[in-house]
Amino acid sequence: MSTAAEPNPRRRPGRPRGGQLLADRDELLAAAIRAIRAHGPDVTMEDLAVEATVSKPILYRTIGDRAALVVALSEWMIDQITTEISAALEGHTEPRTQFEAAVRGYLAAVHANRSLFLFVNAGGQPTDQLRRLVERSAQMMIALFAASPELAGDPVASRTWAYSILGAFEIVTVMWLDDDYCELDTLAADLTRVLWPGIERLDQSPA
Amino acid sequence: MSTAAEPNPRRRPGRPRGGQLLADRDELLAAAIRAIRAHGPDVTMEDLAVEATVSKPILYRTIGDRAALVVALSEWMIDQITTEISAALEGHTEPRTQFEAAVRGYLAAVHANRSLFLFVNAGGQPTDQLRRLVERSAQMMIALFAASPELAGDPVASRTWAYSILGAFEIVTVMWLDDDYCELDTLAADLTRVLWPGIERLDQSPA
DNA sequence: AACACAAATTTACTTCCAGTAACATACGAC
DNA sequence: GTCGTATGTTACTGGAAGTAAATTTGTGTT
Repeated sequence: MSTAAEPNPRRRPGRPRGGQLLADRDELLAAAIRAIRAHGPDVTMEDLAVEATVSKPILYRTIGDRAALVVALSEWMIDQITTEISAALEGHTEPRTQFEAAVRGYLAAVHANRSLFLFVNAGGQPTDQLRRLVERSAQMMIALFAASPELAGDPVASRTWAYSILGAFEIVTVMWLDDDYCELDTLAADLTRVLWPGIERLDQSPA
Repeated sequence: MSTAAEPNPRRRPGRPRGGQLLADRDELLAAAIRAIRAHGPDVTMEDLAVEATVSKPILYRTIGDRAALVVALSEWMIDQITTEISAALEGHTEPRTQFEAAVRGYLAAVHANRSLFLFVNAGGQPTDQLRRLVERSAQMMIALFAASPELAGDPVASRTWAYSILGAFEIVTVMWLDDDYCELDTLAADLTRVLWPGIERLDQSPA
């Protein structure tokens, strides 16, 4: 199943010969992604280390603790989602249609990274860093779909908008991934029906 | 701080004298609520047992594991929220105003039960039972604010609506509780601006 | 009254996992 | 060579969830 190196030649301790690290940060993250795909969202740190054919302290020194890993993989997920959304937007110009296409892109990205999404959303309380991530993706969305003169000057309202939209997406997605209760397109259409009317007004009404 | 019984007379093992259980389910839940208020959302099961002046196996036998406790306390929270919403609705008749008042009620209830809310929302993956709870509160909301002929016949769309609204509420609330970034009334107004336009249409548009 | 079984409780354990301390090996500078 | 530093691994600590076994009391039976 895994594309990793040969089994495990049982490395001895000590610095490896040839001045070469045996796994840099990117390799560890890639291994983490593989391991999460294989073991599911409640993978242990040990599993991750094994998949990277590396010992736990290396993992901790290079990436940090579980929370840090979640942050790193969140970034990765956001990139995936962004890519997928960009692709989905191709050929759509009417705003509402664009929005719905973007939702489909989001859902596609998440569905293709099921376990990863659940891993990333497993933690309960948000750290400061995580909050920044949430803001990042939310700001992207809002900027993308409504260059709103209304919200531009109101950071507090912007946050609430961002959180609302992300929250709706997140919970819907968690539930959907849990039992696939409908088609992706149906879900996108319904989600759009809930959120678009509110977003649409951002361009218009002054209050 | 705690209203519990005297310190801890160090019970010996064995069935208590007088044919009386020393804590029934309701007492344990009440103690759990007290303990969560005191210790915060990441309270341990041990803490809960101590607060109830009872040992862990009793707790497990009477209430079940952590997930079961979350379910039980979710029910309790939903009751609190329902009560608060009912109170908040007094004197409002116009639908949008009603909705906003309800949001204020929700926020008030949650704010008054900060740790409890975070405890209940800490778990990542939803169990079957939890999903039923989510449906329960969502259906309440939808039924309350839009007796929609449109959604009545479409259970799939109803679920997505419910999840969206709950998700928006949940994440906004988590973030808000984390740093109180604005006034309750402001938050309620903004949340309403996001969600109301979509909900409003439930009464009207056929698609 | 004595005995046996059921009910209610605690102590003390097992298991699992995150995170870390201590130790081992190799490279580079002098 | 030798000393410090970079890079590893083994093996441990600590804490929390959940459970098995032991302990005491109530209740029914003969």
